[in-house]
Amino acid sequence: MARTYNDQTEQNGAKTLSDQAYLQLRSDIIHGALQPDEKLRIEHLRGEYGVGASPLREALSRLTADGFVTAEGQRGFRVAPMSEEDLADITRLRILLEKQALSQSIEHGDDAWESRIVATFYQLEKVEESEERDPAEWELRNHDFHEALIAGCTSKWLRRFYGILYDQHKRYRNIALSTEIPRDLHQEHEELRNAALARDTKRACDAIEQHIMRTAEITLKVLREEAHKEQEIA
Amino acid sequence: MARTYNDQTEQNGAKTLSDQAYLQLRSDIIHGALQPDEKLRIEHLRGEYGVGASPLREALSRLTADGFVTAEGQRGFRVAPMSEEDLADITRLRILLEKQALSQSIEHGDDAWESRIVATFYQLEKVEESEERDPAEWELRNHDFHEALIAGCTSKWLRRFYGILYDQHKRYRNIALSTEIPRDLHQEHEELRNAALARDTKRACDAIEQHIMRTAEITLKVLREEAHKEQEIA
DNA sequence: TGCAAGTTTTTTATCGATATTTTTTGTAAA
DNA sequence: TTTACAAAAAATATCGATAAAAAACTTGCA
Repeated sequence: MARTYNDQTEQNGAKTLSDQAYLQLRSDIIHGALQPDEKLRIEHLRGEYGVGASPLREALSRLTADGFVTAEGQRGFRVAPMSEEDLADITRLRILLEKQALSQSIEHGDDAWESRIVATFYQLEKVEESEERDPAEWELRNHDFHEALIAGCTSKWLRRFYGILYDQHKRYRNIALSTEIPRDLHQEHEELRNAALARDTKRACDAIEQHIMRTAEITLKVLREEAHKEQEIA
Repeated sequence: MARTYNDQTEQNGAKTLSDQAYLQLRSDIIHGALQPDEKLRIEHLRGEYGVGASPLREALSRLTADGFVTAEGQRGFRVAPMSEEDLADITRLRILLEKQALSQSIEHGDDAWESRIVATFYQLEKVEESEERDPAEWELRNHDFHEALIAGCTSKWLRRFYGILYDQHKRYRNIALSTEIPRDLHQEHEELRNAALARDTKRACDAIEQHIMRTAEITLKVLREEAHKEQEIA
């Protein structure tokens, strides 16, 4: 017995190999380690992720439902492609959903909700005003802050869909972040925080729309520049 | 060789056994053949659906991502539970998304879009005014009509999420429909059709909101009556 | 009777092997 | 050179078997 069947080496919250593979693949797609449109060959992935074919196929099936992977008939899996239209689509819908979630949140939020916003904003502020501006750290803090804002939203389905769109957006943003563009998003975050704490729904919704739009625009710009550079090389 | 590996007996668009299992399970959950919260034992399902464990697990994984099935650690799969809160949640979000899809559709719809609305409305009208009022037939025509209304919407993500919510809603409605409550939804459909063809976004959105709310209310009422009856028996 | 520890049974998660389909490669004719 | 076809290679989808975990069932003891 060389090795126990399920050695508890999983650091994250993955209870099964299937979950582990799902989370890793998801992360690798979001962070660009797996390129858009890349073929995902089971036999190859087996080696990379150290799991068998069955858990891999399960993970890929789930990712297909999440829209991170495409599957075709008897022709296997691919990483979902990326496009300008897709980014625009995701952006528009994310704005709609985040506005809705934020409105509900402002309506139902209690003291704990307020505290969490203040706390996560503070942490985000620290990263945004620091010298190094570590993109990974920023992503984390940014996510925490946005999560705190909509924490008062009680709709399970809204949260589910929002989560998917946030991560889809993150995939696009990551590609842009890798080239690292510092920006003045801080004011927008501040306005967002203040509007939420003031329970001003209209103002908060405007702020979030503005904020997401701006982020998407920057991402789009970098995306185009990269596409341009690639063309020049070829 | 008793039987070829993949005999082309699939009537629907399922290219693999996995797809087949997915579609059948989905349908059985939506139509109530599989009860809410029911345990889904792989070994048992194997016999029912005539496929092996692997395609079944893949199908269940996808259904988990769709929210029709819940999965827990090493404790297998269950049909997703149903509750009044869940219905309310689905209803609210469906209204938001269908309004959005309808608006985009009205904006971009062309002649073909108009024709399809007229055609599907006509078919729906026939069922609604007929004597027998076959619920299955009505479901089909109702779906076609709603699909036609938002056919002009170009957002892939909006359509994806809307599709999920529509089917989730359908699951609740089916439970109510089995007891068969005839109603006067016809006027609402007519108003919806006219507003869409008149390209009156505001009016169409009001109509769709009204319509979905009413449907949900009726469903909720039947749901409560059924729950009440069950309590009396016990 | 109640209940706790150990044992059996059931069920789940996974792997390796196999049949099937798709893709690639090779070859000969137009 | 291109096209068409056939054979080989690769990859996919699936099944049966197996190890591990959870649930059900004893059985001994207060």
